[in-house]
Amino acid sequence: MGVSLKDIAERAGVSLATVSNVVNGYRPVGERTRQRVQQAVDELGYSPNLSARHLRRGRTGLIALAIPELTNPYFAELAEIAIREAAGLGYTLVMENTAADRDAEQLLLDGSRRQIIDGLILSPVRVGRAEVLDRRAGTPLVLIGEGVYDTPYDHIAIDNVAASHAAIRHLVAIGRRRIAFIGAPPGDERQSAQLRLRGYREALATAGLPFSPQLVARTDGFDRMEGRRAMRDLLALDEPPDAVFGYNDLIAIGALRALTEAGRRVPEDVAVVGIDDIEEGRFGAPTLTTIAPDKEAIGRLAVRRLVARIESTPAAGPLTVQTPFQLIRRESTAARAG
Amino acid sequence: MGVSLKDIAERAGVSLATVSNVVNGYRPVGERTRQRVQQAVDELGYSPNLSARHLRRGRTGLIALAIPELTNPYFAELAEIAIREAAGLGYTLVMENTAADRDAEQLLLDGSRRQIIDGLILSPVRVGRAEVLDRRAGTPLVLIGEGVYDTPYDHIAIDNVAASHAAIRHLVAIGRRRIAFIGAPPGDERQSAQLRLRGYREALATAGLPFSPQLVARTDGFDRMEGRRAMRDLLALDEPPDAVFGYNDLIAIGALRALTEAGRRVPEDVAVVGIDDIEEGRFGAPTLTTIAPDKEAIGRLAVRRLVARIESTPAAGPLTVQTPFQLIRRESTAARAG
DNA sequence: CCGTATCTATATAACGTTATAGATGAGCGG
DNA sequence: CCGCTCATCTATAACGTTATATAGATACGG
Repeated sequence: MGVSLKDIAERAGVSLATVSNVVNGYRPVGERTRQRVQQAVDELGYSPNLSARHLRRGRTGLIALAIPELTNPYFAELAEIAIREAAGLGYTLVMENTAADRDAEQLLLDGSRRQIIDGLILSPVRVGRAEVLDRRAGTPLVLIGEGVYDTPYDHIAIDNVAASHAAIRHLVAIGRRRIAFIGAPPGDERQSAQLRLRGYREALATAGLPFSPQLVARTDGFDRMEGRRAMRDLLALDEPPDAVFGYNDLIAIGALRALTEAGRRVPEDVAVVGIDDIEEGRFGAPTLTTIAPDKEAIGRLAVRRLVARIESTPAAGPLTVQTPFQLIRRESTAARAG
Repeated sequence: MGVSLKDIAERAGVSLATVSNVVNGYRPVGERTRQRVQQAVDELGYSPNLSARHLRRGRTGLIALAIPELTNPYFAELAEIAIREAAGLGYTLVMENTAADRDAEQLLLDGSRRQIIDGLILSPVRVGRAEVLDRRAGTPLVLIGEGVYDTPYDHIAIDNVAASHAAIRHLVAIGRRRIAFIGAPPGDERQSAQLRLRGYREALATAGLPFSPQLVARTDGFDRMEGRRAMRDLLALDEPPDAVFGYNDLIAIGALRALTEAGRRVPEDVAVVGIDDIEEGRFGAPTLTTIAPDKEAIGRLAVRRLVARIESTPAAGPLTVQTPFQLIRRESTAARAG
């Protein structure tokens, strides 16, 4: 179908190998022949067949970014960054949607895509350290976002515990005393949720506030719907909270909606904080205070580490990076109504 | 690196071709040998090298979905559907982000990815009928969403004009008279915006309402930020509108925010309608009335048409499908405050 | 018991690329 | 004029798969 090296070689009157060298620049080629070849390439409109190239080279030039949900704006924003970075490094990024499903994550770890991708960036939700440790596939792997530490793989995430501390400190500073947490996981999965919950408890202790199990709302999933449901439950308590810290912005936005529906004022009656700094939070009523991870750093670093692993055989030891974050104050925790 | 057909063949004591036939099932293989081969496959953990397969077959098994912005939830939701459908048909979907850039769209049309994908689903923004008509690449193409009609390619979209009619009819029905439109494109690109604007004008005429150019706000982009900016401009008019129809939900959400900031009540002072039915609109304050396209139909149909084009040489004529839509009434246009 | 149809299984040639080893010719000191 | 180096270029063998043509059995009617 397409124009191949052979066509160019015939047109320019040289060998296949020479054309290949002109195209790739591996070995020096004489100036006269180079020009002749280049002209033929331009005239016939040649572009290399990637399947053939990759068959020969043993690489495909594709990397995968596996995330639990594409419709969570946090991941969409992250993906946009990663796609850009990958393109800059000569790779094409394929999105995989695990839908937060254990089997889907396990399959990816074990290399269901092995033959098509050179490496994988995974944001695990259901699989933990054990599954990561005894995975079969040899493809390079970079983990992002969750707290799967002490594995032989690079890992990039914010310091979940510290992020929680910052959020709770802020709520305490504006005078809140009954602070709830929404987004405790039902089982022992979703390590980042465990860590954020831990940070929440530690920060309460530091502030000299009591920990009340009633104020920890479990959710089945981490979306707006569950945030709303959990907030309704909290409002039904005898002593409802005067502040809420959500596992992420989507949960927090769901909570905001429940508060609006119940006629509570935010932040006067209840203050709300989330994590992720998705754009949506800047446009709601009220706007949402949040912990903003450095998405640019996470996305770019993950891709760069993965590509480094793919391209260098003498791999360095596993790297664990904690990316910076920032508290962004908005209306949902304004000291006085804004 | 990986296990190849040859390894299996040696282990099972048969030829390469036989293993291939067991794996693919093209030609019948005796029961005894089939089992022996299958066992070897299982023991060694064989999976075919896709680069080699695709080199031989001339296909890659990848299709691309090119959209203007991944961070627009509408496209994220659409992508999720398309990924699922593609996987079901044995294809892997690669996301391309055109960032609403003319060059990026043009390159994709002309086959910058030609060697890596079997087909392309494009949501064009900047390129029009002319560019689509004289594209170079022979890869199958399916267009979605925009109004690029009368091309030799399949095209799937909602009836933009009719969707506008429905929105305006609704606003008129709840008693609005000064209805603004936000999201007119600056130049002549973004055909869907032109069509939605046309529907707006036609519907005004049908309702016997005057068309006022002042009430048509141009935007540079179609996101929340621009929606807010445009709404501020409209509020500065001598006679501000009593209703706003946004090109999409993001624009409408930006407008809602501007109204909140300006202290206007929605829907009492100004009613707001969008298009897309993104989940965000169901959780804002107020919730957003919108025209809901059938995303499931668009995503699945686009993938199915593309795969049909890829797999069948005797292609049928180009198909233009208008997918159904539905008006969803929420608080932003409630007759009485909700 | 032989030709012939019917199954199975095999050998082999592509697909388009790149890496390796080798061929060619010019330039040059001896 | 020979042998040597250096700079170019080429022939060829992979990479792992599938499609085509063919060879070896087995069964069957005559």
